[in-house]
Order: sequence, then C-alpha cells, then structure tokens
Amino acid sequence: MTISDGVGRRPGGRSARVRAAVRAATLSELAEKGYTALTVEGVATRSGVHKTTVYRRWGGIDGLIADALEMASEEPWPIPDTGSAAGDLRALARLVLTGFTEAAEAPVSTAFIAAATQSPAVADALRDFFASRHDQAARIVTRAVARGELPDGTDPAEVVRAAVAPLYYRLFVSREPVDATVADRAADAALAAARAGTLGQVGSG
Amino acid sequence: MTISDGVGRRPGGRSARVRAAVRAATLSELAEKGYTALTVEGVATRSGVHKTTVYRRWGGIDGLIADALEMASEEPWPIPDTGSAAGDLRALARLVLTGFTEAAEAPVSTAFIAAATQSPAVADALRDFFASRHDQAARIVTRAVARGELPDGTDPAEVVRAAVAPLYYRLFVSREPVDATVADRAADAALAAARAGTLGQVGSG
DNA sequence: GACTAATCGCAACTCGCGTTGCGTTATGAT
DNA sequence: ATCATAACGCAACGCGAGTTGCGATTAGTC
Repeated sequence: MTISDGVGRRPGGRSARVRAAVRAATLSELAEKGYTALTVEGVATRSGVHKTTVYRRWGGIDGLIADALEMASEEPWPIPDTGSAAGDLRALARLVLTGFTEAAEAPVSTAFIAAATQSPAVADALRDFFASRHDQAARIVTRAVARGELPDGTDPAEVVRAAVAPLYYRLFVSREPVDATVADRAADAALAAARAGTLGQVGSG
Repeated sequence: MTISDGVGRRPGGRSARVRAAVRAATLSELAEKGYTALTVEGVATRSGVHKTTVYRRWGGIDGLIADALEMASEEPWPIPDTGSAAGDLRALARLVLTGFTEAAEAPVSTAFIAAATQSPAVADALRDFFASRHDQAARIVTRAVARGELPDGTDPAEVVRAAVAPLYYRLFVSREPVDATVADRAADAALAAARAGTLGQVGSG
C-alpha cells in the first residue's frame, strides 16, 4: 500500500495537493476523533477531496493509516544524549511514554498500533517504522559500548527493545497504567540485562 | 459487559444453553476465520441462536469477545516448575510464545489483544485477564526469592512482565518474528535485571 | 496552444451491520 | 395445571460504508 511518492505517472500539482490535503486531514481527524471513529468520508470532507478519490488512491482506512505511518517513518527521532547509558535509556523510554500519553500525539500513535492488528498493510508499515526507530536509537548503545559501559558484542536493537517493551506491554497488552517511574524502571532493567551480557548479538552471546 | 452469570432473573435451562452455544461458536469462528472476519451473524448462525438475541445479550462483537475473555480468565495457567528461576522463566516465555504461534490458539489470543485496542469493554476484560496471569506466575518469583536466587523485595509481577514483554513487543508493536530464541533471551534478561535488583517493589528498590 | 491520458468529482447504487416492533416459546411461581 | 413474564425468534427496516459508470478537469507532451 505504498502511495506513489512522486514516482507515479503524474506527480504534478493537483495530485500532490490532493495527497498533502488528505494526509493532513487524516492526522487531524485521528487526533480529534481517534481511530475507531476515523472514517473515509470524514477525511474526505475535511480534506476537500471527494470520497471516491480517497478510496481509489488509498483503498480505505488502512491505506490512509499506512500512508501516514510511512510519512512518520521518515521523520527523525530526537535520540537523547545525556552522557551515560542510564540517562539515555531513561530519556528514550520517557520519549515513548509521552508519545502515547500526550493528548496531542497519543491518539495517532495508538491508532498505528491498533490498525496494524487488523491490516497487514499497516503491519508492514509499522515494521518498517520500528526498524527505523531501532536503527536510530542504536547509537545510544554503540556509544555506551565505546565508553565501556556495556560489554562488546551487545546487540543495540535488543537493548532498545528491552527498554521500551514493558511500556508497550502495559499500554496494549496488560492494560496497566504507565508513568515515568515505569519508564525509568524499564530502562534500568534493560541496562542491567545488557551489563550482564544477556543482550549480546545472536551467535556471540 | 459482564453477561449475567447465573445471577440473572432467569438462569434456567434455555438461557444457559444459549450462552454456552454462543460462547462455543465465538471461539470456533475466531479460530477458523480470525478476528477481522468475525461477525455476529456468523456466530449466530453457527450457534443456532438468532442474530437479534446475540445483539441483545452481548451487544455486539465486543461483548462476545469480552465474554470469551472472562471465560478464559478463569482457566488456570500451567505455571512451570523446573527447579530454577531461569528454567521457569524460560518455560513461561515459551508458553506465551506458543499461545501466539500455535495454529489452534493463536487466532483467539491475537483477537483478544486486537479487540482491546478498539473496545473499552474488551480492554477491561483484558486487564483482568492479565492481572490473573501475573498473580499465577508470581509464584515462580516468590519461589526463586525463597531459594535465594533473587534478592528480597523483588516484585514478582514485574519480573513476569519483563520476561514476556519483549515477545508481545515483537508480536504487536515492532512486528518482528518471534521464536524460542527470542523467548529464552527475554527470560534471561528479566532474570539478570531481577538479580541486579532493578525489579524491586516500588518504594523499596 | 492543441492533444492525450491520467486523475478527480459526482450521483446513484449495492450490500451488510445493527435496530425495532411484535408474536411466540419457555421459565419459574402459584 | 395455570398464569405472568422473561427470553427468544422472526421479518422488516434504517443507515452508512464501499463501489461503479460517466462526465469534467487537469497534467504532461509535441
């Protein structure tokens, strides 16, 4: 479900305007009404684009969300650099926390996870999104290894996963409340596990 | 969305038969067609109960799933007892793994998580479900503490969360493949974090 | 600046979820 | 056995998502 990104047969003015308008409308509608209330007609009306056009180019709700997700994948993530692995991981976990609790972003972030459980297209987009996030956050770990804070052979992505997984677990699985304390604890636990060498590269640890 | 469990004004024969038939049909339909293809009419037809009755008593798809989830909450979880914390946690993580990869259970388990992202009623039922799971698995940690494998004051539920969270993270968030290696690693990391004292009770660690 | 084809707008339609009103059946009590 | 009523079955309806055919508009090309 990749919307032709300028590679289409007609990257010209109108098509580009339509895409931008629809993308913006999708995010706005999502932020205001949430995922369950998100409707193609709502996005169409808000964007000033006709319903039929949205269905033809995006296929439906799934396509709209997958497109928005691809757009989000390209935005850089402000990876923290506090000087220590503990500080960086805690800041990273808190970044995730705010992304799912702040009133402005939460509905959109939550929608991405929710939509992926129902649409393979969104699931694929989500996979790419988190692959990008893991890549970007990896520097936290490589820096820590270079400083000698973590053992050689530590798998950067694995440390990142361990630091944020408990937050997602509470948010979408066990449905328990999350706060800064939970975020810090998850980061600390990931760090401890990495120090113990349990998060090494596959085949070397 | 608690379906009157015998406390209704007419717990008699027919009502009970209807509930059992609908519950069984829900699980069967879920296992065969999955969550996105689950429809009230399908459950109604399969159970031999009329569509209107299902809507009246369960409210819709959400109610059906919430009811099935409450039913599942009551079933005991076969908590492993291998003799060591490492063995127990690994076995526990593999239990979660098979629950979401085995062809028989996976569609149902997955549906519970997916439905909770869209329905507050299911989300509540899921919260109760995992609270029960955490309670049951806690004995793994209390045993380990008693053996001296883990420090006093270790929060049992927190260790369990850490051991299974990476699996759920890959399954529903980052959408990465999961296997026994991933499960073992998550369990080992949780154990290391607990040994380091990062998973203590709130206020004491 | 004219031409061709892609893209969009529009209106009407299909289809299935969920609802409603009413008649029927089964339950629990007298 | 009789009765009141809770629970169910049934048919018909409303409503909104998604589709289709056609005409209008616009982008890219010569």
